[in-house]
Amino acid sequence: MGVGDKEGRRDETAELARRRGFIWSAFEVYGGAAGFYDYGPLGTLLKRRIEEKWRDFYRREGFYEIETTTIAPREIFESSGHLESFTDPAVRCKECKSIFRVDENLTVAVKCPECGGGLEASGEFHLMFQTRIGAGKDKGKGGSDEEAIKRSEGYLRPETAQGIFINFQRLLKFNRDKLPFGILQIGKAYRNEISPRQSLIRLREFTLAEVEVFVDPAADKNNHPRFEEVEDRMLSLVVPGADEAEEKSVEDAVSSGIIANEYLGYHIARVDEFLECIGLPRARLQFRQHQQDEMAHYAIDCWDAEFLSERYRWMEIVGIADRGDYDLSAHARSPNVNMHVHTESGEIIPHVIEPSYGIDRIIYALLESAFYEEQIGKEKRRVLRFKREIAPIQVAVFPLLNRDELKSKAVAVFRMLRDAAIAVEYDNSGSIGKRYRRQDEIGTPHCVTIDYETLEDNTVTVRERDTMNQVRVAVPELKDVLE
RNA sequence: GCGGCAAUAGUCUAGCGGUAGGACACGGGCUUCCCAAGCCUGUAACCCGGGUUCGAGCCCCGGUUGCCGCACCA
Repeated sequence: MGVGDKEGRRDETAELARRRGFIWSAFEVYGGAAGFYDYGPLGTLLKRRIEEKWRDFYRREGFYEIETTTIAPREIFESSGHLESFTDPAVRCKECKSIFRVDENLTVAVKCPECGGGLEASGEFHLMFQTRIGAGKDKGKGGSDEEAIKRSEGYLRPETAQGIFINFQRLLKFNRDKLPFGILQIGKAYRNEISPRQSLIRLREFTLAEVEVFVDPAADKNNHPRFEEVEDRMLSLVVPGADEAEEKSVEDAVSSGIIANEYLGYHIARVDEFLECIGLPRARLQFRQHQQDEMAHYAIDCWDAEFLSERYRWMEIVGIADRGDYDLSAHARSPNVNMHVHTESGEIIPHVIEPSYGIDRIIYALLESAFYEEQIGKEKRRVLRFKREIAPIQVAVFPLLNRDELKSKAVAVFRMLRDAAIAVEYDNSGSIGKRYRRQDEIGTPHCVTIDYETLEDNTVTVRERDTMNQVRVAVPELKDVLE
């Protein structure tokens, strides 16, 4: 935990992230727009490192990554159910201005349930961004103007998953008609949130990293070949109605029916493992099961990995859903769409297990949990304690003093490391202490300092971020020590 | 979307209806043999658009963004 009151610390994290080039709100010079953030140089490095870790993590599951479009024609979202569940007509009360979705229980004819005032139409909730594909009218295909306009409607994807589902048959062929198999996708998704707030927590444009695992419900769901690798892993689980998390092994949770099946349990455990491996403190993680009425239109069992933020309390960073055959069946209802797989037990529609990571929220969680303030003498030391592998800058190189003979040696060491593809910075400005502090603030795990002894015996000091300890290392061994 | 509050250098802030000031950060220089020391010096700001006024950073209106509450979060 950091030193100081929470109020102070909250602002410090966001302020540091902005000032040091991690993230800032988009379009600043034009006054900004809520729900959009840009990643600066260090934020982009951090994000790439997490994405690479993620790719590597799921590569080891034997999954392949694909990249599909971010815009899709209306039809896709009609089939997927998003159009219906994302864009309800809305009404607004003339008196109290409350907004309601129109459903069976509430039409324009009735009074405001809050205050009894009259209701007026208020457009629609378009949680999906709409756009037009092509010139608009398409009379060649016949039909009315209205139908032609409808055909030209496109939407920005609200999740990356649909791009995987609609390619199912090609992906199945790629996998030589065998189940199970998994497909990854990292990319932007868009939701036109009514009221985005909370920095990276609720964005209108954000990065999802999604895994869709297609399984044979009969053969696979309770028979994951690597379940034993994770079965003893302890998870913090919160079930509907419970106030607090309960520690349970994955095996216990599955065998007692808390987690719907072994396959889902396996992937929940892997999510937990991934979050730990990028450096989120396990004490601040839990898995919360959705209530029935809280689940998305596609899910049959769903768990959120939640991170305990000091500022926002428990927040969802990953959703792990058993989507059943919802998506493939939904698309299969369209003419000419076939989502069946021939197995030994006949024609089936596979089920989908889906871990879906909110990369921006994970980055927020990492920034917040890595931020520490320490009192060093009279000075405050601010440090981002990233795990070494995800730190944007791996090492900084300094000459102890700003003198030519030290500078030229320091630059030589700097270039050597840079040529070894290590993310390295050179700094000769200000006192040595000041340079250490600058690197602490952006989470650089090691600093290398060149002094007069270096000129004699070719050794340098390597200073470690968290302990501030120094060790003497020979330059040729530097690369190995840093890695 | 609604209501309340707010908006000044990169960051944090001071400011009277009449010359925008400080601290830190940053750049240049000096000093300095390992943790934001010191000295000199430089760059840098009134969210946007209207209005009132001889004159608006300050008052009024609208917008934008942020914070808090309500609603929303498939």
